[in-house]
Amino acid sequence: MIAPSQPATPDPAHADQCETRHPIDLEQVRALNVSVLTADKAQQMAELFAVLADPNRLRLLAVLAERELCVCDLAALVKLSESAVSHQLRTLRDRRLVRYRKQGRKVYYSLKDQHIFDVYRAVADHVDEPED
Amino acid sequence: MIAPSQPATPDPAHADQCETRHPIDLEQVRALNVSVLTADKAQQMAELFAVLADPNRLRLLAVLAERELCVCDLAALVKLSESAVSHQLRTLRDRRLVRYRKQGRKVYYSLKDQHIFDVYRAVADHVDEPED
DNA sequence: TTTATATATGAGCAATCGCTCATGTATTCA
DNA sequence: TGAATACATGAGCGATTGCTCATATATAAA
Repeated sequence: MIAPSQPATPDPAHADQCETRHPIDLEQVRALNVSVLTADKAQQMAELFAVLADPNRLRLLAVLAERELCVCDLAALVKLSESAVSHQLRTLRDRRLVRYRKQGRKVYYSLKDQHIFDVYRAVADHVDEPED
Repeated sequence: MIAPSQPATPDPAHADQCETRHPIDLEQVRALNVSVLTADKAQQMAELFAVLADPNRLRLLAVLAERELCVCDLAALVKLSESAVSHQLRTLRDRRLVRYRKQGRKVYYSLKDQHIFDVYRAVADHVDEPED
């Protein structure tokens, strides 16, 4: 899921053209950036956002926020095939956004990561605002 | 960017198998889901998350959070080609996450959408937490 | 045990993404 | 005016995504 971005051509020919006009400030910014957001952390964040970047997964999370549900019911609710839902649940499981428990031949899924659902809700509110 | 998810095969053969055991509750959940998260809104949210689902765009946003910067400087800071940065800035512009102003032949970009940057920060904090 | 149900998963395909490379367009400088 | 700089953009390629379809597994029902 999102291969770590290849370094492209290492330090493109560009080099020290336009940015050397104010080299000190830029070094400060780079220092801040590197410490606050390393390549590794950017990668982790991107992978988390990627899980939320699909309308069907968002719909699954939305119904799971209301109640625990089995795969079959989820498929009926979001109108997807059970296979498609199962695949989607796998990526939600892998990213630990949901938990599950088996009961008989059914598997009941529920929301696990409240932090991420807060993010969901923040964006849900955001897209409703007209101030675009 | 993220084509509206095709309805797949409309209402897969699945139909009324497992979910008809508790039809009333599921109708309630579906009603909630549809009103809270329509297909259209899920699509909008997914597109927003998709913008954040790339490590290089996150790095651009991170440095833009520190200060206004031109394309050339951004390229130097995130170590990408200016063309790649320009392409990325286009998607950030299209989604109104950044603003820009021209000054001579340079174009200075800055953060525009504070709400989305709050989301950025929430996820940045989240990935640092050990409680996984 | 045999059959059906509920879910998981691998292969594979069409669509999308993010880059490079080539090129176009302003703007500045000589 | 002509060359160089800063940026934008289209084409196109390799990688990734999200589905379907076929198939596997586990549990329940007959």
